[in-house]
Amino acid sequence: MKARKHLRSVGPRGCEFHDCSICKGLPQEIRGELERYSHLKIYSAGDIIQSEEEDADTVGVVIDGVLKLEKTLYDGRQQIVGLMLPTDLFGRVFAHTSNVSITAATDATVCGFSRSTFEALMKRSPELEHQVLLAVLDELDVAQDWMTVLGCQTVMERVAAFLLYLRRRSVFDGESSAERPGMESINIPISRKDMAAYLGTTIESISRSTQSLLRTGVLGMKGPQEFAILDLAALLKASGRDAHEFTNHQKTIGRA
Amino acid sequence: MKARKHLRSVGPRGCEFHDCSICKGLPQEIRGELERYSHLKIYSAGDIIQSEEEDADTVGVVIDGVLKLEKTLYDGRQQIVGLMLPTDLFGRVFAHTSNVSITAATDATVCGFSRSTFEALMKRSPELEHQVLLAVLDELDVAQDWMTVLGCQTVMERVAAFLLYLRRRSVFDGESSAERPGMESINIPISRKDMAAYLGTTIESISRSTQSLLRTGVLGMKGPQEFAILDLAALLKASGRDAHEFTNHQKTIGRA
DNA sequence: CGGGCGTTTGAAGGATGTCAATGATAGTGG
DNA sequence: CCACTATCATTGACATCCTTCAAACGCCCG
Repeated sequence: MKARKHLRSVGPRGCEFHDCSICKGLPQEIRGELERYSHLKIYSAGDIIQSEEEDADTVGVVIDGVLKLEKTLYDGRQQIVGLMLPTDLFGRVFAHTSNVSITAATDATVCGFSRSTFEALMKRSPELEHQVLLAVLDELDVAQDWMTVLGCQTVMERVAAFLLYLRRRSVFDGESSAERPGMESINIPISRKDMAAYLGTTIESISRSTQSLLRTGVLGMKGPQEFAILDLAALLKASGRDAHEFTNHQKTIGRA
Repeated sequence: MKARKHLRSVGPRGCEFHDCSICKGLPQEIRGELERYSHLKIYSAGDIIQSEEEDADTVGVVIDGVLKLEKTLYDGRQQIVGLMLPTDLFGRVFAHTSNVSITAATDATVCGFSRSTFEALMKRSPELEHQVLLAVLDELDVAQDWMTVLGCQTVMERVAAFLLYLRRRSVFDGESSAERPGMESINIPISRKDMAAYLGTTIESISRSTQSLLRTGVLGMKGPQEFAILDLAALLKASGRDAHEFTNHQKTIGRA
C-alpha cells in the first residue's frame, strides 16, 4: 500500500491534532492534559486495534487513514457498522465491551488514550464530555442514515450514496478536491471487500453497479480506488436521496 | 386500539418517571428541576411528535407505549431507524434538525421537555449530560447492532432477532413475562407495517417467516400481536446470533 | 349483515448472491 | 530484468431469496 497522500508529518513531541475535532474550544488546561496523556500510534492496513468482545480499553481520534468498525456473526458474515475518518472519535467510553472490532482499513495514524485515563479526564472536564457527546450524536446520525441505506435502498443506490458520503466528508474535512466541476474526483480509501461489508452486499454487485455508472457516463475511472464524477446530478439521482442531503449536513462537532 | 396493559396511572402533579432512566443517580436538586420543567404528554397511535426536517425542539423520555423514529426517502420508501420503548430518551439534543420523524407507534405517554430548557439544564448539570451521553451510547449500540441485522441477515433471521430484542427489552424493563419456560410470550407492540419498516422488508415476507416459525413449532400464536415462545433455543438459532447476545446485554444506563 | 382493514397465502418476476473463470496489478525472488 | 505468484477487480452463468401483484380469509365495527 503506497504512502498516503495526505499523511501529515508527525513531530517528535506528540500529535498535533489538539487543534481540531473534539479539542476545539476546550480550555487550554484540558488541552494540555489531553496532550500529556495521548499516545500517537501508527497502524498498518489490517492491524486490529480492538477485537470484538475484547475489553474496550482504547479511545482515540483518527489523525489519518481509515478505521473500520466491524461486527462478525458466528458464521463469519461481517458487517461494517462505521468508518472512522480523520477527526472522528473512536472507542466505546463507559463500557467494558463494545461488541465491535476496530481495525485499520488503511495505514492509519491515531491519537490514542487509555479508556480509563480518558474517562477520568471527562469526569474532570464537563467541556470534554460535551465534545464527546457531540461526537457520539454525530455517529448516531450517520448510523441511522446508513440504516436507511441498508434497509430500503438498492445496491446501485447504496454505491452512489457511499460515493457521495465520501465526497461530502472529503470536502468538509478539507481534502478539497474542488477542481473544476465535472472533473471532481473521489478517492475510495478502502478495499472493495470492505466496501461490500459496509454496503451490505458483495464485491461482485458493487462491481456491476460501478461499471454501470461508468458505462452511462456518470463516473469516470482513474483507477480502482479513484473515480471521477462526470455527472454529479445523475449520481445524486442514482443515490435515491435528495440533493441537499449530501451538501447541507456538517458535523455538529465542527461548529458547536 | 385497546388500552395498554401496563399504562401507569398518572398523578395530577406531573410525571413520576423521575425515579428511573436518566434521572437515576442525579442529585436531588437537578431531579427537582427536571420535574419542574417536564410536561406529561399523551399521544394516540399515529400522532406525529416531530416531523422530519422540522425543527427538533422536543426532548423526552418514553413512559409508556412505543415511538418510532422514521426516515422517509423522497419517493416514499420508509425505514424505521429506531424504536423508543419505555425508559428511552428521545429527541435530538444540540441540533436544530434531526432528519428523523418521531411518531407514536402505539398510544404513548411521554415526559417531555423543550429542547432549549433541557439543554440549559444539561449545561448546569454535568451529571445530567453524563446520563444523556450514556443514553445516546446505548442508542448507538442498538443502531449498530441493527445495521448488522439489515446488512447481512435474511428476513427469517431478522424476524427472529426482532422477537428476541423485544423479549430482552421486556424482561429487563420489568414487564416480566417470566412464566414457566416454554410458555413465555412476546407482545409485539407495533403493527406489521411498522415491523416491516423496521426490518427492512415487507409485511408479506414477515408473514411467511412467522408462519414458518409457527409450523415448525418454534412459536405459538396467541393473536397477531402476541406470540408464545415454544422453543427458545430454536428461535435463537433462527436469529443467526449467539445465544448470549440476547441475554447478556443490559443498558449501561441502568447500572452506571 | 356488509364493508373495511389487517393478515395470510399463492404465483411470477426481478434483483442480488453464489460460483467459477478471466484479467489486471503489484510485489517477490531468481 | 523478468517470470511467478498472490491478490484484487471484473465478467458471466446460474440459483435463490425476496418483492410484487393478486386474491382469499378473518375480524371488528358500523
